[in-house]
Amino acid sequence: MMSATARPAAPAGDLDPSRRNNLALISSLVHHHGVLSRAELTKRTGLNRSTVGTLVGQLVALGLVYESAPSGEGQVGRPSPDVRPDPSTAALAVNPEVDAVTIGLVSLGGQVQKKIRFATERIPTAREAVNIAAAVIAGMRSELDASYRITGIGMAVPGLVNRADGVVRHAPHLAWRDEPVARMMSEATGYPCLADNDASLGAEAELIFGAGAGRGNLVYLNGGASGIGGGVIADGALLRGSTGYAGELGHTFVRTDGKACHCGATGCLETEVSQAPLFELAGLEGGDAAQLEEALRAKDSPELAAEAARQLGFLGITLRNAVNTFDPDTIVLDGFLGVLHSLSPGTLEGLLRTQALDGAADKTRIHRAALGSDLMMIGAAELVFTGVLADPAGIRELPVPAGKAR
Amino acid sequence: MMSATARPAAPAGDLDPSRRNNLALISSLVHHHGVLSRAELTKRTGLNRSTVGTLVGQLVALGLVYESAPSGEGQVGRPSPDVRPDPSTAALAVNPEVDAVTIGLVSLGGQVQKKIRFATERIPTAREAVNIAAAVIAGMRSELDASYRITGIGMAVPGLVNRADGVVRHAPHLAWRDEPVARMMSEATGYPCLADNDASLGAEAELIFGAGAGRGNLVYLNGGASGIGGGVIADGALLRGSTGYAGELGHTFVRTDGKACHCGATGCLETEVSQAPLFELAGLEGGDAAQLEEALRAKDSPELAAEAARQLGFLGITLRNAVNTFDPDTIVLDGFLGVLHSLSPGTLEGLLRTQALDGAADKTRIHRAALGSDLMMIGAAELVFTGVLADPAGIRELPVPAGKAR
DNA sequence: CTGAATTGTTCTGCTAACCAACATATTATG
DNA sequence: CATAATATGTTGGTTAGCAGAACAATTCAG
Repeated sequence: MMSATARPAAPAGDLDPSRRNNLALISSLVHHHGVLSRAELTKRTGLNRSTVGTLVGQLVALGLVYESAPSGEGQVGRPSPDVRPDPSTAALAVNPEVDAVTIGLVSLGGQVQKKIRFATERIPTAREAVNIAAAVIAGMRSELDASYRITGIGMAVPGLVNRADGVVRHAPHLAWRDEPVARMMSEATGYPCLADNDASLGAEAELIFGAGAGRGNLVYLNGGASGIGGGVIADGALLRGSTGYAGELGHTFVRTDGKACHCGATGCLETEVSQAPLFELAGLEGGDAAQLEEALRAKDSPELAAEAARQLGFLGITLRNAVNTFDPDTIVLDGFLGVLHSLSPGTLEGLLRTQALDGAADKTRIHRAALGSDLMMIGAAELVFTGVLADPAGIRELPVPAGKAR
Repeated sequence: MMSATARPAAPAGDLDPSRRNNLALISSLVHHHGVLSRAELTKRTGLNRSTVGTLVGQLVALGLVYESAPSGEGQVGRPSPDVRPDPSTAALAVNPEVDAVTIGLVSLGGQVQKKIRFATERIPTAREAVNIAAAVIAGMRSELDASYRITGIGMAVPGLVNRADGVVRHAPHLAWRDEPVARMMSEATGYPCLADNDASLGAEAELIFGAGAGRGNLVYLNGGASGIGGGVIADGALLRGSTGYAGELGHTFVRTDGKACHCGATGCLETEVSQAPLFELAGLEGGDAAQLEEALRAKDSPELAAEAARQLGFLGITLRNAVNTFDPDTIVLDGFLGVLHSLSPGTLEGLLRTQALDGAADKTRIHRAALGSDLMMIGAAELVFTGVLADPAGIRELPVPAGKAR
């Protein structure tokens, strides 16, 4: 009998940390920029031409990028081939909301290939949301198997989510509590699944592909039917916190003796600033931010202006706090918060200039979200891509598409 | 004539990125833990025994660590030598305040070897502070040259500091504006100098050597004569922001229609919560936090209790915001904020439990600062050590002590 | 005193990056 | 249109640094 001497465990799985780093570096650059010539890659990475050559070759073999004919003209010298993210490598995105579950297919590079919004009669339970998503994904299955390599599913949930284990601690507007959605989703579909807070993912998406492209310090605030969500990118990385619940700016204190919030406190931003009174004053029964904006621009009532000003004041307090705590270069407002800002340009900037600390506010720019309705899909997919890009060689263990689409 | 073909530029200066990383990893571990056996180092780094051997050898040669006889007994097998930070490698720390300039000498490993508090008649200007520090350092010079290798000077300044260039943007209580203190200090002493916000450095010090040891998400709040400073460690790294001004929790909004703050806003924590009324009610003319605590414990007046409760309420609002935004595992209160908390244990925890979002507050622990009066010295020195530990081999260019002290 | 356990030490091999020389493709120039 | 200049891909050789194996050292258990 042979005694079981400890064997190397992993057959061949992983490579040198140095290689992994450099592969991650290059694939991330390509993913974030969309197109990058090999020459640009050598400049940005600081690596040797020959090294970049082998690395790109390896990434091509892994199906993460592909090289195409040089486009850059007007340059002296031998043209450098363009390196692009391979769109056949993709992730699925799931975003449950109070009135719908949206499922998307997002390619490496951030292209939303497909988006299906499944409207629900009533607020979906976690089980219902998972079942809906699983059914839609099952419907897409043959197409997915044929043309894509799916690296996983990302879920963007409006609530407190523990990114580490994918458990929704509490999603007040969905009335979910301690739901292990990632595991449920994974079991229902067979794909690995990760979950995180929707606004946090929105912040990441805007940072990489949207209004904050190229920046490193971004505060994202989204106002929707289910309150105000926040996500923060600090020094280039998403703020997570010890349990992954960081960034909940919707519950910033903005008013003494304010109304009670469902969170247990009083005077939260979310209770003072909401879209319901705006819709009412605009004479709308419901709808999205675009419809609200149109109605508000058309209507010219003093009550409406007063309400908007009131809300902007409270929003200003939150932004002032955020600027003092994070010193961001970019603030991105989405949903009806973006509408409020657009209708009264300069107001928030003015508040910040007078109220926030000296140095911090000067450089901060306030933008509206740039990615629109694709935002959540891109953010959720990014959750998956982040893992893939961190160790590109690890992708080998994933199922491969029968015939790649390009 | 020889054409000047591009030469390797740096003679030999830097090593492989991989080596640099591993050296940084090991030296940081030793610096943070104080003592670590080589065997433990191999476990923690995951590197091979032989590799750790060479790396430690290199660090010994660089004068950053030294090995001593094994202490760990009761273990089977060959004993592993202890690796400790070499205390002859040190940094100088400077902390200007409204009524004094404190200069310290801190060894690698965080030991404060010397601390000199130079009381000033009036608030020092930047020039005066630099001159005082330079004079004290000049006095120590022969000792420094004989026994230490000084890796630089770290300055902890109560105000907005741009860490990148060492310029104090605005220190309201010192009445400094746009003072390039790091450059001034460097020119006055010949040592390289870095500067940062005092509370940010306090947060780092508490994270590494104090109440937050081993944690990754920490909020530090210090209440002193010159207001309330804040520093935040998020996911293991100090929160800096785009210009380095992040973490100013002293200007969190806590009260509608509150008093006007010097920062331009109203209702800031710093205006509502201050030590002056506490000192007054305690019947003290001045003094430090310890004296205040003693007086408050002795005195049992309802006015004092009411004022303390009022201030704790506002502090609670700030902490609630901080918990919702950062989801920290540890909150550290220093100065009179620590006193307030100690006098009424459980109050802040109670406020958090009811007011902050579900998941976040449960795990958050509130502590008083553990490092006392050494905190600023350690934090400021850490500013220098961080750079040294990030590239241990770069230390070779620094002056070497004539005869090392151990 | 012997054996087991653990760790330091030495030597060898492999991986991956860099470098230099050469090949290639484009623009600029006359 | 030919040639020079420029920039970049490609190839082969060199080197740094880590892992692994074999061996030596040191301690504990009995």
